[in-house]
Amino acid sequence: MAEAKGGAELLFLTDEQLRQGIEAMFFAYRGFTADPDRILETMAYGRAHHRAIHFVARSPGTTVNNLLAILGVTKQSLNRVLRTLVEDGLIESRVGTRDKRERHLHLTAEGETLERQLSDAQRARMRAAYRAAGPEAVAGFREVLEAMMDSDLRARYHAIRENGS
Amino acid sequence: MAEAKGGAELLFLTDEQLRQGIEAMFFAYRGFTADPDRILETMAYGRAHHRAIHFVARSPGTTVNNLLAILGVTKQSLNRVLRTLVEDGLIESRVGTRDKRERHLHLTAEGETLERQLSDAQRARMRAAYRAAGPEAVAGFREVLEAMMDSDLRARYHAIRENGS
DNA sequence: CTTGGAATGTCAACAAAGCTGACATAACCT
DNA sequence: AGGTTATGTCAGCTTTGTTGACATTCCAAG
Repeated sequence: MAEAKGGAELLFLTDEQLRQGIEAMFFAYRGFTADPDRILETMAYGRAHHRAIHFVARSPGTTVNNLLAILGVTKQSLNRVLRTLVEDGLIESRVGTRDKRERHLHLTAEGETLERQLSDAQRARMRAAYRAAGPEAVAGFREVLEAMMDSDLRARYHAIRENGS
Repeated sequence: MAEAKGGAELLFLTDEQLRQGIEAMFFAYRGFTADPDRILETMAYGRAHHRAIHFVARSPGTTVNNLLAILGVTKQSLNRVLRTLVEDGLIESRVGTRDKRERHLHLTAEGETLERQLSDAQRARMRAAYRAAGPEAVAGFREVLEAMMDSDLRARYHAIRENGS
């Protein structure tokens, strides 16, 4: 199968196949965010808060600047979200010891509770999809997603993975 | 390998693996929308217009109600987008012949030009990702995405596919 | 030790795109 | 004739993004 690739791919990559991939991505992303969204709308939070909580949970002690780069929003936009989370006692913002300009972000106990709730819901859907599709499909899924990322985000994605072991 | 599944999956589906899938989905979706977004921001349009244009292109003559169900937004929200597209001459809204309450949506020539531009950009990224990952990975990608959808959206996804043949 | 630039926070104003609620119109169906 | 459906529209609100301007803090280079 090593180089049956060329021919097989030319047949495979019709515009129709690509369109179906695009639509699958669109509909799947809706499912992907549906469960956390349902939980969040009962509180005063939205998807932006979820993203902040997720990546703070994932890389405890991360700086605001790092979070900005990961989320790809302006500091003003992130700050608004972060401020409410700090005020509500879900995230703690600690002044850096080495560089006191930096703020290092951590979840509080309460923040971890919400994080677990959101992430349990999202992982449950992901787990169900993985189970339904099987291990080989999952490997392919991951490969395609990674190839779809912009290279700077792919680097961040890998950096986070190394953190979380 | 038929039923090595059970054991392999239990090992596979750690929270860490699932988290990586979640993050991959997040970063990949950013890439997925990046190219059309870049094109759209030079005009007075956004991602919402892109979605409308895409699904009208995909199912010419579709009704407003059908589009509402696919996009999952309120009619007020869709109407704002659709109105600008009709005013700007990208979409034509034809009164139904059988049922005159319905409006059937079609792209104009100008609309098709923009659609092609957007969809070329998005397909190029999808094509590159597919090529990089290979045919088997693509099959897995599609399986996992489909399993991740809500069932009503999965049905719509299939309905569209039958249309486009 | 001073100063430039980096990291952060904050104010104000604005835009895109979602939402709810209310209401109008036309057309279809029973 | 009356109820339902499909669509459009007005008004107002929310979330989440944007720019621009400016203040503070503080590391690091000169």
